[in-house]
Amino acid sequence: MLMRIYKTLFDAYGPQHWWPADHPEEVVIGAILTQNTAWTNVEKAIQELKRAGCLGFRKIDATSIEDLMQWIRPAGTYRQKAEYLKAFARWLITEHDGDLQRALQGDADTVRRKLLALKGIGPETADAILLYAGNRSTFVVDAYTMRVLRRHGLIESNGAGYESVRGLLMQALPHDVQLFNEYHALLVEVGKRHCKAAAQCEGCPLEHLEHNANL
DNA sequence: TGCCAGGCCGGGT
DNA sequence: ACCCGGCATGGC
Repeated sequence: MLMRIYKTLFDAYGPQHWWPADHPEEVVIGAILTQNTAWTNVEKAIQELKRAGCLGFRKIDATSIEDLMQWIRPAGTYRQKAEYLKAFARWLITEHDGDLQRALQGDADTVRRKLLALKGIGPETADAILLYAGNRSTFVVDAYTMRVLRRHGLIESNGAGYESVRGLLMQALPHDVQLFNEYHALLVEVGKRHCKAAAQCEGCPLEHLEHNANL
């Protein structure tokens, strides 16, 4: 069923070309900035960082947190996010000599736990970093994933925590970076278009599959 | 005009 | 192990 959903979405929307960033470090920055925030606001913040020449962790480490806060302000919760960016930069430099690719190599679970230990990096952000910055095969679960899977009866309406849903997906699907890349992006796309309110179900590529619009 | 967006933290049950 | 309030901007 999960593979069927994937094929249906891919046939409908095609490749999504995620993550929208020019550089792996920009992926991490975007992943932190987009927490509970519309991507359009993140784009403004990233433009500000670029304009300030601060779109990288060496620069973020070297700049003042006050300046950083002002640049990323459009992304919302800017005091916390500035602190998170600073923490990531410090960790990357002290533990991995500023080399992001090297930081994301090695045993995947070990790297994941190290990311989760950082302030501001929760499960979704950690998986987004692993998958989209590190090309590691992990599934990124987000609010849209939950809604779509609930709506199609693949998870319970409650009691479906992040780790259990991720486990379900990773146990049912082949561990392929490209598959996980597209799948998450496609779920976000169909979620935005069709999974906010029940009325949006009309015209959804998954409409003919079994589902409950009132979830 | 209020509600929400590609969550996470800290403190409380 | 869950549950909840707080964080904060810009768009509809």
